[in-house]
Amino acid sequence: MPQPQIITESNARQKTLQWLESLQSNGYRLTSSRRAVVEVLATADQSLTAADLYRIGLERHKRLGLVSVYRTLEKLEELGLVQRVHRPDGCHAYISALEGHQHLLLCESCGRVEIFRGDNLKEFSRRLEGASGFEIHEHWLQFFGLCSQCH
Amino acid sequence: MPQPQIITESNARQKTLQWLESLQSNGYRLTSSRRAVVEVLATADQSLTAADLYRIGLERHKRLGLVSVYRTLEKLEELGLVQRVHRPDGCHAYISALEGHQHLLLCESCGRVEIFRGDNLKEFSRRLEGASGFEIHEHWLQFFGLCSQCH
DNA sequence: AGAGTTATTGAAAACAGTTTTCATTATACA
DNA sequence: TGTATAATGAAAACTGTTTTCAATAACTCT
Repeated sequence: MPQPQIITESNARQKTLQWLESLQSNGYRLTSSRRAVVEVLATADQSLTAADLYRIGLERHKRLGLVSVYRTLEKLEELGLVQRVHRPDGCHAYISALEGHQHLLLCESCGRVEIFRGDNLKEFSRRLEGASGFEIHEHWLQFFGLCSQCH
Repeated sequence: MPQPQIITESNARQKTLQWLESLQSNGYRLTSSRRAVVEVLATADQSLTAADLYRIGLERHKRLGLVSVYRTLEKLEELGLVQRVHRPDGCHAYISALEGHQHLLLCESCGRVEIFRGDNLKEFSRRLEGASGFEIHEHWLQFFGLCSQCH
């Protein structure tokens, strides 16, 4: 088992631009609502719910509607830029999908998310396939606890 | 990384009785509604939603109400007998919580669940705590795919 | 730049899943 | 068996999400 390696957000502004470009190059128009949602989520280091995004997004675009938040999230998810996070309470939150892979460390108190590498589940997954007869497509590895600022 | 080891359900009827006893010894009354929910969920090898349990439970107790399903699940969860499962689609399903530990293998098609042991995440978790500054409380390891009957 | 096309928007309504309310019923205990 | 009260189910209320639809704003073509 290799050493865990925390992945830090390098440049949030760059990510914002990438997402907007990606929306545009896929035929979607760039609107104030989409900009607001993208800017908030791409620069967040916490998982955010649709309601969170609406509340925060209103500060950037005061006519933002909750419906547009949902519709923007739908597109970002479809483009693979955003992924859903299932918190222990079961509620839907979103984070940027840096990696195809979902190895997450979530703060139970503030929702802060760290993404990391460093397990070795590929091999284990193959063995599990043999033992179970399943054809395994994906896995989730998520850790929950309190971040340094919350405890 | 040790060999994965599938945990099979040994005796579903025994589990049913244990759950009913546990409810009773915690001051809850044994009613037809609770019996129906417990019997269905304790003998299931799939994750079931509240609506599933209501539909199937009606066959055992034709006056069952959906509300009682929710209330029974609440109690079973509180007693640690049942745990929620988060499917990729985000919807809430329930399975019996054999282990304190949630190492699951879920079929994306039929919802069948296998529980297994055999990772070695304790050590990894400790290293991750050091690298991240988090105080880690729990982890989820879930694999998704198609079971042998579905592919 | 201006006009036209049409994707996108937000308000309201609809919808699905879950919880609360409350009068009635059924369980456990004396 | 009778009694106190926990538990029930129908209906209403609520929350989160999606759909509908007329108005608006973004891109395209000239």
